[in-house]
Amino acid sequence: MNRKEQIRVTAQNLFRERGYPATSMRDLAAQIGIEPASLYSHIDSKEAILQGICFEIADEFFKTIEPVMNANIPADQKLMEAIRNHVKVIKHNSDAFAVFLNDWRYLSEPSLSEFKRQRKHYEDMFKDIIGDGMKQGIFKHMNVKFTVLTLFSSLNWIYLWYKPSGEMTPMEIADNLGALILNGLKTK
Amino acid sequence: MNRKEQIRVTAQNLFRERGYPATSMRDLAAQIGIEPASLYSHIDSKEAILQGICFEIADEFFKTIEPVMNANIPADQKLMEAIRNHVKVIKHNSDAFAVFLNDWRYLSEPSLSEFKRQRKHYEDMFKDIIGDGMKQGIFKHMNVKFTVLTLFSSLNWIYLWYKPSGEMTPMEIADNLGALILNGLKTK
DNA sequence: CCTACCGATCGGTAGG
DNA sequence: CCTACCGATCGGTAGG
Repeated sequence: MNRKEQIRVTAQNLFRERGYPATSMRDLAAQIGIEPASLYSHIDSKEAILQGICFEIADEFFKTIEPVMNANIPADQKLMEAIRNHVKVIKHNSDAFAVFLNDWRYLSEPSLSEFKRQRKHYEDMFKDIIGDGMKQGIFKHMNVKFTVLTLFSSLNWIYLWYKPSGEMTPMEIADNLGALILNGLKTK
Repeated sequence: MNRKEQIRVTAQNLFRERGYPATSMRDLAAQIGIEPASLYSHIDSKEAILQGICFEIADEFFKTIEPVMNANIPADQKLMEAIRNHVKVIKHNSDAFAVFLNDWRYLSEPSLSEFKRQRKHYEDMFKDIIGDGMKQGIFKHMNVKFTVLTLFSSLNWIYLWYKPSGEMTPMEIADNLGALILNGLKTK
């Protein structure tokens, strides 16, 4: 891992713990063990680090959902696959994902608008799956936007739940979550 | 509304929009229309405002869940009632709730530990309802902690969804959310 | 990668 | 509630 990567990884961790605005470049430099001014040999600005984190996670999500969208399978299976892939991305990048989720709003224009555009695009793919499932009679007729937001809210808190040492593996988490959303908590 | 209340309400709004660390006392004073130094005639410190917000929302949650816990009704109805009351608190305090949810980590000790203790207590009541429902055969046997976290994650994103002008009333939101969690998305 | 430093901004106080 | 101000800290640059 070269210095630039080390700055990125260390920043992900600090931003996650303290939040972007509450993390100073001096904190970051101290954690790495260099002088604050030395950071700027490797990066352009504090915000450039944030941009790198946010857009890399966005890329990861797009890469993993593409094959699922192209697969020719029923909506419920498609949704399960999309959930599994989403959880996998969170699992493999939990610090970066926390920053992506909580600190994207500190991006400035034009990055901010581009970020929102990409996020909407990703959400729209989930809307398509769920909307298709409703048309096909596989899913109940509910407000699609509401259903997708509820799904994402469940998915996006997993970074808080998931610990490498935890009781459930990422696949168990995804399967449990999918089962809960698809079949509900009640028996019968 | 006296000046102290005005400071509180304005701070809730700014903290929600920008986050606690990214909101300055100068921002707050400017929004109100007084000099920054004048704030300190009414409040002790920036953090005292945050404490007021976080603990008041915690109180609201406790007040509304108490009668539900004491009610003698089946677990699924109890859960629906708890969800309805939770959504009601969010709806009536959406700015303050956003701060409660996102900025509690900026509390310093001993407030921080006290806050975590109270939050755990509230979550434990939901665990009790769900655990009881499983024992009674009303709910499927799943990991209780996981189920409660998924439920809260769905509940806590409603402040982003809910707009006074929106398509769904708070009660419709609560009913839809409860139905989704209890019965699932799939038909049959 | 460091030393030295910049102007801007921070939360908060003294005194009226 | 204001004027005037404090020491600390911020992101970042010049120059080597």
